[in-house]
Amino acid sequence: RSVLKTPLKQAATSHSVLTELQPDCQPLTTPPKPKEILPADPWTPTSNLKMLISAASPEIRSREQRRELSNNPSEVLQAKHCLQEHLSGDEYEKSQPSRKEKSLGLLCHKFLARYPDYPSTAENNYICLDEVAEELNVERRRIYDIVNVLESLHMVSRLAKNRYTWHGRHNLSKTLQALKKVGEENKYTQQIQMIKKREYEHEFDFDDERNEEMARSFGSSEQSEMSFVELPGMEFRAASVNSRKDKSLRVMSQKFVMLFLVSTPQIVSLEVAAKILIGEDQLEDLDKSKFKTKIRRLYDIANVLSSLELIKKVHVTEERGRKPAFKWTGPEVLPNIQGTKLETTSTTSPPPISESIPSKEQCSKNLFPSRGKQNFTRHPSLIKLVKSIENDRRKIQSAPTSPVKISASTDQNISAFPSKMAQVPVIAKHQLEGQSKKAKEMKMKLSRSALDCNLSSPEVVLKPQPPRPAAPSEQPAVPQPLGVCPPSHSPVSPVILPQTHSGVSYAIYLHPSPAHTVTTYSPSFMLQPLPHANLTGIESINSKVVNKITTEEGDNQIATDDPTKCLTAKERPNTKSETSSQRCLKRSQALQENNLVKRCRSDEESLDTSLTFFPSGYLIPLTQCTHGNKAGFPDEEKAGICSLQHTTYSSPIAGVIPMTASELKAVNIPAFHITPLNIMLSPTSIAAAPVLSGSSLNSSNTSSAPNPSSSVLNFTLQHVGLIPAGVQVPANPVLQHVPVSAQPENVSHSSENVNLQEEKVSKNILQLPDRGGLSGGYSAVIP
DNA sequence: TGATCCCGCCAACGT
DNA sequence: ACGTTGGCGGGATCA
Repeated sequence: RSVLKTPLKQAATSHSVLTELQPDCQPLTTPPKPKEILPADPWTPTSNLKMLISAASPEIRSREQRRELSNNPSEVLQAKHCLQEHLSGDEYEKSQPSRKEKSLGLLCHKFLARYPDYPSTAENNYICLDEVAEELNVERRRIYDIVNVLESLHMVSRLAKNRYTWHGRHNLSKTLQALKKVGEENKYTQQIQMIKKREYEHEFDFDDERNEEMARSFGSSEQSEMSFVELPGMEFRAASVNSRKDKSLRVMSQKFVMLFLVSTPQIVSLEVAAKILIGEDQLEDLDKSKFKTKIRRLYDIANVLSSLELIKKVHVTEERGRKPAFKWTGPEVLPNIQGTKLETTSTTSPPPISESIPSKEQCSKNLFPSRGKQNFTRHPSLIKLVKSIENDRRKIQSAPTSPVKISASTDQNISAFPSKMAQVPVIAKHQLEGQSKKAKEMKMKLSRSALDCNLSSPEVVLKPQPPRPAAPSEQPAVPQPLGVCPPSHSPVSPVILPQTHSGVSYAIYLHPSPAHTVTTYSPSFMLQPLPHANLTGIESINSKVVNKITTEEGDNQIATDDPTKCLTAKERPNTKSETSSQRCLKRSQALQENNLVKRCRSDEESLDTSLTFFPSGYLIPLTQCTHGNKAGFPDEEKAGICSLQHTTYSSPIAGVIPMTASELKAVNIPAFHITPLNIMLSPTSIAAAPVLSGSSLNSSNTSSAPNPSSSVLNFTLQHVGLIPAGVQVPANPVLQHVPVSAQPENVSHSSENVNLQEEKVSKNILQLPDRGGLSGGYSAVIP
């Protein structure tokens, strides 16, 4: 044990290197412990090698590291060859224990490398913290950091004392949905806007006033404290094991993720996140130290999320300067029916307490529902008490639904869903949907694709956006589970899809100003013609503030929030005179002809965006399988599709990847980018459009078939390091069913792999769809 | 410098 | 009493 605790110093052994190299791919279980005692020491060159290896993973970080390594390649090489001899090589020691090598992000990569994204049920994926810590040569403390955030995503769950169960990404989509939902319930979107607004308003008057205001607002908004969001099937056992102290990291991590999921340009600055998170707990004193601490934690979380490729670091440049921020690069989370169904299902079986309630409960416990301000002194004990009570209550409620806590079943449950779903009365679902807001269908979303910007800053684009590893692999996983888990336990997903979004079919629009999306937070999709005075005001305000988003590495500006810049050439003229809302209206009207409805959104960040839509036909609209209020699928079919649910994001990849820059060019995309005017096409039109029809498009979009053979895909992924070498991503049958899908990120990524430097065009293009844009990009359109 | 964030003390818990 | 978890924030690094 002592060893465990102080793993740090050891002499490096050569073989350790080897082990590191390969083992990564290996699925967990019991990793090789050959190296009984300290393997490589972090400081030695060996570490460099490791890093190199790890570099395979598509990440900024890795790149950076690579660079570093490159600096003293000789050393590395030497190390390679001669390592064994000079174990303790003092010389090397100093070489670089560089901080980066010890970074949480890197560590997390190593950690993740040990386990498959989609573990099969069969293998018992348990994680022994001690072992991991030892093997990775880190203090256990660090492992906790990683595990805690993974836990927040339900990628792992605590089994017992020193032990966790690895679930991989099986539960990810559900978790994200749940988080999104909770985030919506918490009005995070609004909070974010409020903060931004305030920031802008009083730039300087620090503290008190502002804080109080905030506090007030939060309190008034009835900001409920919510604690850990659990997935139905899964958490209980963990809960029992865990002390109820799930306090910070886990919860903070979830909240952080929620912020991304609810904000439109899925970009969240640390500052804002910290404020919201702080505000939430206790509005009390936003003293600086607290804020600072919060930020520190957020960095920790962000590092892990980055390793998971759920977010990526960017910079938002404002007048004031650059602010660190992160952009969501994870799968788009659609409110999904599946979730609804599932939930419904679960609800259904047991005595229906109240439909939504149970789920809600499960998702989050609301503590202190609306207490105005808390007293400054927080009584942890009370809080805890409350929480525990809530927790218990929740358990009870959920109990019937998710009777089993069997570990194994957990992951798999998901897969089980489909069958269940099928069984579930469709009706319920419809009802739900209908309630939601079907009536008003119109919503329009601006995509925040940064077309223009992209052009300006090509580099960014190239950046590898790691293709969603998850997606591809996910599907494969699905099948497995089915067999395994008894439907009975299937944890139904707690998530309820909010009615909030019910889009039926989506069209992707690109608009010139990349960064901004104007979003109005309106649950209902109706087009709201200016309902919000705020909106206008905000816009104006924002307009002042220019934001640029930059990728970390290059400082390349990825996108500019400042609409002005982007629009300048193009829409600028109109902008000032017309309010965005007005514009929306106009457009909407126009659209209506097409039967398109849109929902205007005001973006927190900047708003003026004119809405320019660009049918990204090539990129495609994705249909969401589930959604549809109107989706025409037969229930069964839906269910089936949904089962793939996670698929939502997966499908796109396949389709996209294949495209090459040249193809894109061929497509005439260029014309698009430039287009100053907003173009909006109905899906139909798109299809018709020659451009779109372009070979590339067709092939790619049509997701399924033609594209890159699965082999290619696998190859690519493997290369990129997204998936272990051995793993194959089967062509996804599902995809074919899926009408259309586009995943921006993937695109870019693929492009990178495929052809390298055609970028200008490709980059731009690729970027369009960008993940951030994705969610934002799609707008619901009605046929 | 400011942005990052490693490190590990030490308290809260569990057993 | 000891081990496990993990909040927390000083202060080292990095850019």
